[in-house]
Amino acid sequence: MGGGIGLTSDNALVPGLSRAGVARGDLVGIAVTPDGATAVATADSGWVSSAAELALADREIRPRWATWSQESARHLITCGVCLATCWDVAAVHRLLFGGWRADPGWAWASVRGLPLEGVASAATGGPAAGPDLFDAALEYAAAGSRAAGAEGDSAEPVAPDGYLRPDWVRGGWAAAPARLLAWARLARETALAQAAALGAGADGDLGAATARSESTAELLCAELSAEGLPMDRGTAEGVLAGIIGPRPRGEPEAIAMRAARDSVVLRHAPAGVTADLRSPVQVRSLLAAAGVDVPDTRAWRLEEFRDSHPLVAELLEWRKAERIATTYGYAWLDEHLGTDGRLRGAWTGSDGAAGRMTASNGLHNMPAAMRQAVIAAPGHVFVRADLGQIEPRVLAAVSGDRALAAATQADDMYLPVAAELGVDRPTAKVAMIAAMYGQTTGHGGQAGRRMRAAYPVAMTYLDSADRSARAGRDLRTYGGRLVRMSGGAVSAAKTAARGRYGRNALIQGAAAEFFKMWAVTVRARGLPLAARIVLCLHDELLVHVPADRAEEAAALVADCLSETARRWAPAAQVRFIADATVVRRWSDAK
DNA sequence: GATTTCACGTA
DNA sequence: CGTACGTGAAATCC
Repeated sequence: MGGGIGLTSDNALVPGLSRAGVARGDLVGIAVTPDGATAVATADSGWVSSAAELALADREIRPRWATWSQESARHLITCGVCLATCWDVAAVHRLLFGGWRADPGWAWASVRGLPLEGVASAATGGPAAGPDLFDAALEYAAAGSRAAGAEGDSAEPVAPDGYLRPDWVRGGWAAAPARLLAWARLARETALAQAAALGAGADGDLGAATARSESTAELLCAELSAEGLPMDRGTAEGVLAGIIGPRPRGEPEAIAMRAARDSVVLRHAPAGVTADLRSPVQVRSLLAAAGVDVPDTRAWRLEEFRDSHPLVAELLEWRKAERIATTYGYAWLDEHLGTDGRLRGAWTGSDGAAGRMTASNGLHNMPAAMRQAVIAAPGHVFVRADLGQIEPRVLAAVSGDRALAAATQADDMYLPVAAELGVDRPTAKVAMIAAMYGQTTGHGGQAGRRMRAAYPVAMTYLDSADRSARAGRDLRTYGGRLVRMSGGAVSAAKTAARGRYGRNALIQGAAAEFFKMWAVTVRARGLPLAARIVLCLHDELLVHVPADRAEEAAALVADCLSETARRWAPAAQVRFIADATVVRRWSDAK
């Protein structure tokens, strides 16, 4: 580090990077302000540049941009710039160290091996740090050099004790060009330290490959958040009308319609008995008065009483409608469906536990009925592709079980498994799932014992995860994600739950890593087709593409799966499959 | 007012 | 046939 530092904003970035000897894939740190001012740091030089120039350098050279978090991509997208790849310090931090906190001060201290008690508390206490951080940055920018001058020795981001200075982490990095550049340089330095911590970090190493795909998944998440899911408002309102009635014209009418829906259920109540259907306690009393005695009122428990009293059936129907009305009703459409026909929510690249992607505003748990309103824009179609039997296939790969890998050659791998176990297909499937996720009832029976004999390597892998988790030992997924299990002794009842959590985390987590590698491959290869991923659903991709490129895009999704399988598990002879269909509306698939 | 519980949608 | 998540309303805590 060190050396000549240029601060001229008119320095052309592409020639600059070329002079610095930066080649494709080399790590270049960047820091981006909300308005798109971008500092760029190579090993021995740095500039402040614009988003547009960064886009040009991305196309011409394509370094791997080291960023602190998804926030950089969000700022660049508002300037119309999408980067090809990155190294996301927050994403790689979560991979390396687990947990959920990943702000710069925390990630820096973690990779430097500093005691974490010494890290200043996050500016706002979590991932919601976004908006407040922007505000802080803007305040600093407005204050100009006053901030740097008044704080004297805080001109450097790293304090003498080795931690990042809290004023920098809180937004001081955006106060002046020199600070922005130092922040970019530090992003690069942190990324390099993370790469070293991953081990060799050489190409071909799965840990590094996972770090890269988890990083680029953050770019995808920023794009998903900004671009949204195509949804036809008229169709969506039609679906709602069929379930909860037309849009009420005012609050009195809304209350009346609600009361009307309630009365359909309550007219089956015994004479003189009433209840607030939204209160589980009152519903339980109501059911008791009708002769239905249940410990709680969950749907699966009420299901067996559906025919014993008309009240139960009506209540279950009411619950469905009430769910739509409260969570996915007209208010939901008004709030999250833009005038451009896009449904938007915030996307995160990895949740706290196994590293799945998450989305807010109901994008991940939209009722199936609403899928018919997810309609491609004029002249466009969707390629909907979902991974088939992804979890048992992942188990075969991560455990290295040759016998199970052989079964994955079949389109339906439960058929050879069933033949091997000498049971029917449904029994084989239950035995497999019970093995992967642990069972609470019985001990698996004959099929379970035969699983153990037929696939000992896979079963040993799962047993080992279970044992470690119960003992409170941390786990690592196949791709290297740390799953934290530490935290004191727990009751015997909770021990079994931890075992199930552990084996599930290793399967679900590895599947999530595989899925993200597939998704970012589709994102990259789909660019020439103008194919855009608009939804990720754990094992399913929805790709929005011009209609005349549909078949190419469908073939590309399949090609990307083969490519991902080769990179992700080159030695395991495991076959991964995906079903891809071209549709105009989401509900038309499968 | 903030946190927990119940319930239910998705995979 | 288990796990995960996000959401909203009621219940409960402080």
